[in-house]
Amino acid sequence: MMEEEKKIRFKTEISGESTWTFPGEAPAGNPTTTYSLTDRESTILSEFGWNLPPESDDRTQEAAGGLKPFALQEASDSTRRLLSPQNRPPSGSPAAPSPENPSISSNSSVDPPAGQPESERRSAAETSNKAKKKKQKQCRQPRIAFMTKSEVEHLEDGYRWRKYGQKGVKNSPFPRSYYRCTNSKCIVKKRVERCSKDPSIVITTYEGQHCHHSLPSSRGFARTHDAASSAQPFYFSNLQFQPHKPVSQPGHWLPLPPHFSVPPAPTDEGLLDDIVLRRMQNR
DNA sequence: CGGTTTTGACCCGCGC
DNA sequence: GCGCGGGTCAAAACCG
Repeated sequence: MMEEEKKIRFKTEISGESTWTFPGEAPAGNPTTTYSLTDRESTILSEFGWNLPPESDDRTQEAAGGLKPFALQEASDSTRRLLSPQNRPPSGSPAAPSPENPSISSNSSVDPPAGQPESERRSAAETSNKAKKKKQKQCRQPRIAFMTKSEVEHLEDGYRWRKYGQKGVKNSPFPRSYYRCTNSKCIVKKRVERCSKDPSIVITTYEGQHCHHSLPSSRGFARTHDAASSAQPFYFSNLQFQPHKPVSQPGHWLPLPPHFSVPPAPTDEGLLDDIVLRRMQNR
């Protein structure tokens, strides 16, 4: 198996600013933050579920086959605000509505008043939605994205997703799919598309923070689980996630956090269970 | 029957 | 102001 096939790129996108960073490569215009993460950045990643254990495991590193490290972009003030303790819901509990997070509040936009003609309901809903949407846009959730080599687009990540849209992408033969977390209280969204230049690469973008745990078992994912079985497992180094600690050297690898991992075979359910349990213990 | 996917229509921001 | 592209909605179809 080619090492190239396991390469992963990583991107953060905050307030519209984004940079893809290749393994071991400095983001343009921000070379000083390439190889280490600040506490803030670690916080961002942990908010996306990347609570990595501090220890490194040589056996896992071997199994990973030697991925190169990737880098993170410096997070902006808006992310710090979004992820600050007062704006963060307590772990495992639903997020509280806030001006920063208007869409978390009860789904009034999808509960139009009954007894009105469709057109009236729609226009009434539209006017109220406009303000909400505007607010939502103003306080856009931080995004995090990564590229993986995979035959399947929708990679198993431990959460359940409902597809709510698909669009063609300009200058790309491949469509982009839009998913929402099926948990009604969770506002996390995910975009999945194939790289137009390299169809074997899947670009997955997460937006928002889960306000609940991932599923304790993979049993509910039979379909995506099976579909994912042909995907390449992918990994990244955990060394970048040591706050203020520069990457010492490439070559120490850990598997991706469980809910982003691709099970090697459909029959490996127990393995996944183990991983997920470990992750939940970390919470 | 309930949950998910599909898909065309619609909205909105942005660049020209 | 207009057109384009990204993102979302929602009804219908599909599926287990």
